Amino acid sequence: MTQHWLMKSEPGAYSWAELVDDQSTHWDGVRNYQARNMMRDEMKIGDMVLFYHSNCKPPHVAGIARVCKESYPDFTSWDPQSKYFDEKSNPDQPRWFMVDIESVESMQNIVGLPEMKARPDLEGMPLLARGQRLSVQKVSPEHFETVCRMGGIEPPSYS
DNA sequence: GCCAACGTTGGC
DNA sequence: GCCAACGTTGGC
Repeated sequence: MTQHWLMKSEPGAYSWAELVDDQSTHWDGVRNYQARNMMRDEMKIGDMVLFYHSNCKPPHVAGIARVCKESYPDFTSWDPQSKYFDEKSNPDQPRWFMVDIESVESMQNIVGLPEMKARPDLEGMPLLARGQRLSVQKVSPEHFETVCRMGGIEPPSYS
């Protein structure tokens, strides 16, 4: 059973273009317990991800990605050089976890937040809820497919 | 740059 | 365990 997610990144921090270039990346730097728990406990290889650019004009979904490695400790959390350093995390008792994702397909056209807000069939999508700040969110299969079609691509078929 | 919403921290 | 203060997120 394929699950669907939305993951946020600021383009200046790590962009969709960079993921396409890198092909895959480890999703480091999440320092929120709810988001961590979803990555650590629920995200499985093959799960599909809407890659969302936040803090830009307009905020938008830029492409779809796939989970290609299940949770493991976020090693940046015990690297004093890292901006994500957390003194309460260490290799013996890691506090933060991450997954790896790989790029799958770029949207033909980006799907802007205003467009999504205007769609009655996206009602209830967590991203559109007031005050929603979680950088990792669940997305229903229907909402995932709708966003794909809005972006001009066919939703991937699953076996 | 503003500010609303939310999470975390820490005093009590 | 409450809650005020503070920091961060992220749309606008």
